[in-house]
Amino acid sequence: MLVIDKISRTPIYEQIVTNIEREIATGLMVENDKLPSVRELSVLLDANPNTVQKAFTELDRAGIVVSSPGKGCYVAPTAREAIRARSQCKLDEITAIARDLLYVGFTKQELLAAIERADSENTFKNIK
Amino acid sequence: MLVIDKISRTPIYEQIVTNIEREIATGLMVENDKLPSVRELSVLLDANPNTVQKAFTELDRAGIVVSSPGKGCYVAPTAREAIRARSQCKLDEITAIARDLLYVGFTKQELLAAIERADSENTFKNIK
Amino acid sequence: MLVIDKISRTPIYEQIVTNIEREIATGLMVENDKLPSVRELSVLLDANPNTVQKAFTELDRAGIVVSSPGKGCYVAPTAREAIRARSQCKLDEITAIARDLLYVGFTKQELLAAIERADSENTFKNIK
Amino acid sequence: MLVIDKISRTPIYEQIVTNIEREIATGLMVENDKLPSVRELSVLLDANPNTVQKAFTELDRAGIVVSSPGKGCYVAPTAREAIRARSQCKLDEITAIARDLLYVGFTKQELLAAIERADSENTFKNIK
DNA sequence: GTGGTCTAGACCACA
DNA sequence: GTGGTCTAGACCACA
Repeated sequence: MLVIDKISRTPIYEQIVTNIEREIATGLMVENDKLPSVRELSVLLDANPNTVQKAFTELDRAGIVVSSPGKGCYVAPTAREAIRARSQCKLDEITAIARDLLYVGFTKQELLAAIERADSENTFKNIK
Repeated sequence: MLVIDKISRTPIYEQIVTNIEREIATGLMVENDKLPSVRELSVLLDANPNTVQKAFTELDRAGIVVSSPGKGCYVAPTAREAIRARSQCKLDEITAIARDLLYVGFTKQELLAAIERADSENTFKNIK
Repeated sequence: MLVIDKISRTPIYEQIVTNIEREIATGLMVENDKLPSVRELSVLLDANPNTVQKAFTELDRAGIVVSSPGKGCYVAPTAREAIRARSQCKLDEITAIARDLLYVGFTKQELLAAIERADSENTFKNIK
Repeated sequence: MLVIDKISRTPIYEQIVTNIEREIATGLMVENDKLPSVRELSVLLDANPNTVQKAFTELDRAGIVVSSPGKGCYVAPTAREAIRARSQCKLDEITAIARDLLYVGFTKQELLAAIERADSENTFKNIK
């Protein structure tokens, strides 16, 4: 289910975070579900355990999972809200990029079309 | 005119590129205009000369400026098309981020609003 | 009676130790009382037997209980003094944390208030 | 100035964080001051660069420093408030420990004395 | 030079 | 078994 692009410029640990956020956001994982262990996931993704650990630490800090040493990592009760909060800044990022593009001669219509494109690809639309 | 945010997470050299693209896109600089020298700009922006050089190299590579060694850097005849081409991938970036946000529960309306926000801030609207 | 918070950052085995200390300190258990068996307690608390065993070993080592192999665990005659001795270092911990907080700009009043808060929540006040 | 206890149970990276918080809280470092580089500090403390890096990342995330790749780490404008916010939970910790100690037979006076002890050791009292 | 990421592999406390 | 910390050392983009 988790797909990692090792060549991508976005760090692997961040890709892992995003992937797990998706699993939760789309309802594939729900509150109190146990995440795979650091070691399992590192084998699964062929990534270093430290890298996976870093992703888990990030998720924990953000309140998306709770991890208890010796037990494992679980989807936090507050996961969905935490995910939404964490994503807020991505909205600002869109605004910033859009501003640049408008400066450079793109039309608002072209930008709105970019959003529409994302929306039409969104296969989980009906789940939410 | 050029504004650099040293704290921003987007690299300074990229901010310089974007700034110069804007100058050209908005008509403040036109074909064959001479850019400030690397040394001048590095003083003006209080930036490392290497950083400014990197921005110039990028602009040259993209066909936005032509630099003749020993003489300086000039706005290329093809600048405006080159800028538009270079910006194309930013559009894709918007689509990618939008897709993530939709996954996570944001609505299309919220994303469209982010574009509108950028548009309403766009003070150069009438120039283009 | 024993309450374990599985999410808490303080290790479960330590929570068990503290709980039993409380039982003894508040007089709910007295000298020579028999503790539940490791197996019983692990079922009761839904905790790993190893974890319960670790708590018992700690209590034994501290002289709070005496365990006779094959028979079980009993509140030691010296339990109350042993508990007090074991707790001494927690006092030092408070001093250490307090020092950090004072460094960082908290006032003595705020720290004293934290103690008062604990005192006012202390439902066993009259028992002791 | 920075003192690390390698044997202590509190992680080295956390000790580094606390040390830097102190430097800022006591006014030894002020807004926009440059922190030593990761490499410098790792040599100075005889700790691994990764460990120092982890401390810096934590400080950055908490809004206590801002780090820009290639430039260095600087005391953030919001540092002092961020430090205070981050310390809030330590106050709760004091309350929790105090509660345990009261259960076990310590008196409120003994706990208040622990605070007084910290206060009398606080050599920076007059700076703040 | 700077910080950021990643791998490889060890060791620890905890369950 | 689990997660958490740490070391050693590589490589990268950026300034």
